[in-house]
Amino acid sequence: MDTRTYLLDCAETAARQRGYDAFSYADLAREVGIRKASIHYHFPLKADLALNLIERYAERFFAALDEIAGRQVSPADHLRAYHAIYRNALANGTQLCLCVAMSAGRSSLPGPVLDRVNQFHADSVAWLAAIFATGIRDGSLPSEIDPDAEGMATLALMEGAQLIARAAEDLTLFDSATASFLSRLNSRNTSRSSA
Amino acid sequence: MDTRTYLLDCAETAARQRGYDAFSYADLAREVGIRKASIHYHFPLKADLALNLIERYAERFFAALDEIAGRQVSPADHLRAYHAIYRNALANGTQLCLCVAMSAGRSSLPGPVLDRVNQFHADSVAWLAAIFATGIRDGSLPSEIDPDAEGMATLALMEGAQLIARAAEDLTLFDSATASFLSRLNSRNTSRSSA
DNA sequence: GTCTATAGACTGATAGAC
DNA sequence: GTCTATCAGTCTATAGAC
Repeated sequence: MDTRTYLLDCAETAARQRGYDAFSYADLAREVGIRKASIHYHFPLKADLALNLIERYAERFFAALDEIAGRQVSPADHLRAYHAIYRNALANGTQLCLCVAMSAGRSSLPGPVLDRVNQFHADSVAWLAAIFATGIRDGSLPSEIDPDAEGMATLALMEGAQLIARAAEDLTLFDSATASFLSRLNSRNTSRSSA
Repeated sequence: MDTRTYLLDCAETAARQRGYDAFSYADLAREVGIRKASIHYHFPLKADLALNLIERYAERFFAALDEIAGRQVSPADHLRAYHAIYRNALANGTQLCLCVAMSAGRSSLPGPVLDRVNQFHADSVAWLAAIFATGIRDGSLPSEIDPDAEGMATLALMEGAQLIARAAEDLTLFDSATASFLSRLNSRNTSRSSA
């Protein structure tokens, strides 16, 4: 693997485990096995590294969502797959989704990176809203819910559940926090006929 | 006001706006108007300050919850008041609940402080679960929900909604994320008779 | 591309005068 | 209780040799 990619991989893990400002070029150099001055060749400023990090992550993340959206399954199954992404990203309670990690350490984030984080949120809500809208249209989800609000609520639930589970390093807290979301998906498609 | 209290007030604001490791004794000294060495007289280690911070905050927070629980109103009203606390704590999208801020910067947190944060979460879930249990008992909330899971979900939703709203410094994102939670409270007490 | 060496600023923390 | 002065350690970042 080339050094640049290796640096991004290590930096991503560090940022997700400890936060953006809690890992340094010195840490990174030690782990990758080069000197910290050499990192500046690949990423002159730490802000460059951060921007590459979130952009690479968003690309990967939304590619996964595209793959999920393309599956010929119910909207509820799409949402279950979305849930699974956040659950897996937790890595047993040791690390957060990069976007959650960066939302958390907002203050020290370079402006463009913060913008990217907010766009990540907006894109996520748009994806979720589309799924909910489909579910309402085909009758598998109740029509009184608002797709946008439900999308925002789902994103907030996942981020909050990750935060709580990681604080205690206990994956079961994530499962507990999202249990009612999942069970609401089950009850819906058996409940009502049209309204 | 005595210096110690003033220090705690300024530190709390700083931690909630920028995070625990993003404010220094130098910042604090500048704001309070004493030298940073003097802060060490009141709080020898920054860990001492952090522990006092979270303990004072938890005391205030759960006193507010006690006051809410004592009101002679419906469980749904109790939950609406709980929601209002998190909404107000956001201060228009500029700062987080201290517990959310500390969950976020977990890595650099002294052990005892992290323990206190996790206890804060557990106590919150217990309080919420009791409210949900009451609502199920009196028939105002549907009986198929699990009080503990619903409590965890509610806490996660509030924390996640705060995180997203603060990232964009936009209170309306909090409102959007919690709208379906609130509307679920409305629909319940008019829907079913016993089951 | 990677290195050594260094700059300049900042961190939490301590010693000791007043 | 607050001060001055200082310490050792960390950080991001740069200059210039190889």
